[in-house]
Amino acid sequence: MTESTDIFEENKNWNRKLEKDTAEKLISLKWDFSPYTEKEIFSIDTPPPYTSGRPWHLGAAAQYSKIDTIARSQRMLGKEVLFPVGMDRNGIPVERYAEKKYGIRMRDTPREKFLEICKTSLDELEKEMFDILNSFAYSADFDNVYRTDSKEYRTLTQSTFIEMWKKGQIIRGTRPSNYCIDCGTTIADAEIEYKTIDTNLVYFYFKIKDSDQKILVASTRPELLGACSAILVNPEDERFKDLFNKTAITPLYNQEVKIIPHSYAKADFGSGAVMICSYGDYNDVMIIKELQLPENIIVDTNGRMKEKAGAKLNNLKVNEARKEIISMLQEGGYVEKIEKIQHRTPLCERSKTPIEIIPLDEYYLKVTDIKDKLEELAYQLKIIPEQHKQILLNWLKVSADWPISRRRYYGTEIPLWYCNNCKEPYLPEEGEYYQPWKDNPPGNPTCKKCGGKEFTGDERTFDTWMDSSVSALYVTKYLYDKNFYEKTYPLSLRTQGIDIIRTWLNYSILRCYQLTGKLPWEKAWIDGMGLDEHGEKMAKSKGNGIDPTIVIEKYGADAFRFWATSEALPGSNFLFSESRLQGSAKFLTKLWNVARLINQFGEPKEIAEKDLNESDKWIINYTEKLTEECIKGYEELNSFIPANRIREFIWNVFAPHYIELVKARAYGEGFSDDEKNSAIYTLNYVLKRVLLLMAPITPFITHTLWSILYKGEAIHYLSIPKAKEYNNQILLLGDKIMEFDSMIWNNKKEKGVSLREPITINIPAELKPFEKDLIMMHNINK
RNA sequence: GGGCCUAUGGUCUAGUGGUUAUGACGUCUGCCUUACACGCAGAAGGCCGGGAGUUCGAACCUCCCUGGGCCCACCA
Repeated sequence: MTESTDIFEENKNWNRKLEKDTAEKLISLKWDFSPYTEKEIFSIDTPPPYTSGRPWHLGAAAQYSKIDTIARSQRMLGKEVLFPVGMDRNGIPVERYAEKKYGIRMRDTPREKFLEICKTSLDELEKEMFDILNSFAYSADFDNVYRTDSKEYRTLTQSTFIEMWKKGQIIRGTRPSNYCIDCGTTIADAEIEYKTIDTNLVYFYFKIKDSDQKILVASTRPELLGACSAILVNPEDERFKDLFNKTAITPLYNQEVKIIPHSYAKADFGSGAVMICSYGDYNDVMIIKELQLPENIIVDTNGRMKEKAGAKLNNLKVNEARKEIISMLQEGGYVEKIEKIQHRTPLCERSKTPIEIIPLDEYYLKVTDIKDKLEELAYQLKIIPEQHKQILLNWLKVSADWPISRRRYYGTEIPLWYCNNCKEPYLPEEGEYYQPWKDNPPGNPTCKKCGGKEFTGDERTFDTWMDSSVSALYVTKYLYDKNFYEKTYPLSLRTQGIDIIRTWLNYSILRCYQLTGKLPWEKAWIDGMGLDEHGEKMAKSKGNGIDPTIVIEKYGADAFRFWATSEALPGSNFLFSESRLQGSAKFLTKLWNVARLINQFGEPKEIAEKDLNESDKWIINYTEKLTEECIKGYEELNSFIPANRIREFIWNVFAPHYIELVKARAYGEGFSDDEKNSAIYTLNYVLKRVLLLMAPITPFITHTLWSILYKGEAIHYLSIPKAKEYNNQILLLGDKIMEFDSMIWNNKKEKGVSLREPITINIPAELKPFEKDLIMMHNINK
């Protein structure tokens, strides 16, 4: 007994154990890439997943398995595929993970030590990510993993910054930032918590300029009155119709502010009129930006009122100033009433003090001056599916200069020093990795402006999108291998999710264009989101996230991959469904059993196509048509099509009709050796083709079956043959066969007899060529 | 709250102006027919989200509403 019959004897279904037996062999296959190939190059820029503590969602794993199918299918279409894998390791998530895990605070820990702790955490977490990728046989180049926090990667990020600084594309500006007065530092959005606390809503009057009218405004932050730059009222609000666009005078400060109709003001809240101050909350930030109102900052970074808040408020803390101004307003007779309300307030999650929004000096990457060009590039980029292009275009229209500096630790450092004497920035040369917070500028430079010798390093880091937005340049060795870069840039494809169009897609186009003058890729493949059983987004906060590891362990990696691919078109959202995953697993078992059957008949002899029986010619023509459709799907980066076509073919045509039609012949009952061989040859021909077509989607089962039945080289190193021309006439006849089969099955069903029961029936003249097979199949009396 | 996307039998999905509206999962009925009961065969199940319009004719085009999704913003 051969080894193959053993496996097939023991396993009547495709199962997790068989899959695990194959996994090691499959994962050990190497995927080298050479830019100097004769083949067409297909290069893919995939999202480096964030190496964070949260479990990787099933939606992400599904997306990566679809991306892997793209890479595998392009290889099997005969292309040389560059399929790198990276890990995004910069940024706040790991900082917060480390703080929580070790019970430390970033700003109370020596920076060097903190970075080390982060790095250790990342190394641990990264292993889990690789395990998940391997669990579904992600076929990227794992020998050359890139990490966004590596010296080489950060050198690239810094070099591109230096290059853009020299080109004048970096500018300075102020940016409203979350500031915790207690901690004395900016804090990230992620470090804010919201709490509903009691506060006073103060109703007070503004006078209208050149009139006896007044307008009643309600505010929880009256101390910011001196920073008021406008009053908003709802455009539908009849009470204020005659005040639209008039000028009001702020009490106490006597400054002129416009009354602007704007939908942000809600008629049913407070007095219906809201004052906009720099900055009471995020809405103020948004409105001031939108209406381009002047900024007037009256709170300093110690949380005390500035001098321009007025003599009485100067140097008071914010909450003291609030009390003081309320009594001042009351004394002046401006206050109508004070209402106790519950107010959802942003707090610093550590010190629990309300955050202030204070503008800080930051670096920006210029975007506004090349918006038109970016829009043109967006039109040039082929986006799959097309409808998602609109999301990018919409963002380009509203995009503003991009603030790129962050007051964080674990990130790529901003490579700048400042002269201790005159504050002039010192910019180092490209090509090195700099850590200005701990190192002196290289080569003891002198300040160009004042000749100073002493410098202080910038302590800030970049927004992490500054790193990830040049992944296309890193994987094509922009800085490190000119020849490689020339051969591979622009890349063929960017793959990513719909949720990061505004960030990763947008910023990548921007940065790569600024540096190379070109789009980074020909096409972008934008996938939808994985949702839970009820169609809701999986989120940690909802507790509905599903761990892909558990699903793969239960149903198998191939079942998972087949499900991910066949469930929805690329670009559409897809819902997790256990019963549908089960369905995928059943289909794989179906394929397994088709192979078990075919294996029994042994190896066929070669046979010329013209000598095949008619039934065999029919299914071979069908297979060529299937091949054509699948290849078209793969070429369009749409593996949904091959997955579903193959399933339909196997389950609705090949197994029930063709196999049943030729089974007797393959066993040799009442047929000549040539007729028998024709059937066995054809069964193998079709199975081989199906395995090749499915290999990109389900690498485990196809690898296993191929190595049992056809041995030789691993299936994943082979190519899908081009589809031969097929004869439509015989395909139409095939449809008649299937109709005839159903008719007989129905007939026997109605009589309540077994399908093996003999039947007396006329075979239609057009099906004469298949007569002998049909008689055996249905046990038709001659 | 703003912008954009989307809506097909119980669940999911194909289908872009004229089709008996595709297929899968699930359900029901009958069958262990020498590959498979994770199977085979058969059947039921849809006013193509609701409303209005364009058209000789709409699942398909337009508008409104409703549900869901993505991103942005989140109550002075």
